[in-house]
Amino acid sequence: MFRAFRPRRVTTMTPARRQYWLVKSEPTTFSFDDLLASPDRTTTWEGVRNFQARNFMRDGMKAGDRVLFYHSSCEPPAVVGIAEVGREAYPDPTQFDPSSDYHDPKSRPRDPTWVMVDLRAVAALPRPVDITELRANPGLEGLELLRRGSRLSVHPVSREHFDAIVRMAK
DNA sequence: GCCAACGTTGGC
DNA sequence: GCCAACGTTGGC
Repeated sequence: MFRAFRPRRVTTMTPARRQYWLVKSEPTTFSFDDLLASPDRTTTWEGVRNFQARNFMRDGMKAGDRVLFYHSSCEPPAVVGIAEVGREAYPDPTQFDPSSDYHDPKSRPRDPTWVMVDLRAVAALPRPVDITELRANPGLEGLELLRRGSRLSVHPVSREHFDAIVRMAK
């Protein structure tokens, strides 16, 4: 059965206004392949429980923003794909679910502490760019991911750094 | 408000 | 498995 063609782009935002981000995920928990295999190649980005990361999602992430998808706690850690922000920040229901690993008993439904966004796969990189390569590129100086001791699982990336990483994958 | 203890992240 | 670097918690 045929379906009418629907444009895949979620926004008409021009590239000039777009912001860029990086999110980390442990591939054993949720990989970029998992994202590609998800319905409409989209997932909810639930489970962020760090205030700085939450603030970036809540205040910064806009539909159509581009997101580098990074695999952490694996060998080798690497940027593996590009996603985009679909739905902007809304309450993360897992904070109210006592059976969830992400349950937060202190959060009140009338004033939720934690939010999530929807992320949609744009494309896998032609090849992963691992962290040793990233560290070896002087053009990436200042990238939050590479800062000593950095653990932020959601953070902004400059357009220059984003483009440089995409170029490295070619 | 301070800060020590603790738990977690995540590269190595 | 190690441990540095964080963020959070809770006693005071």
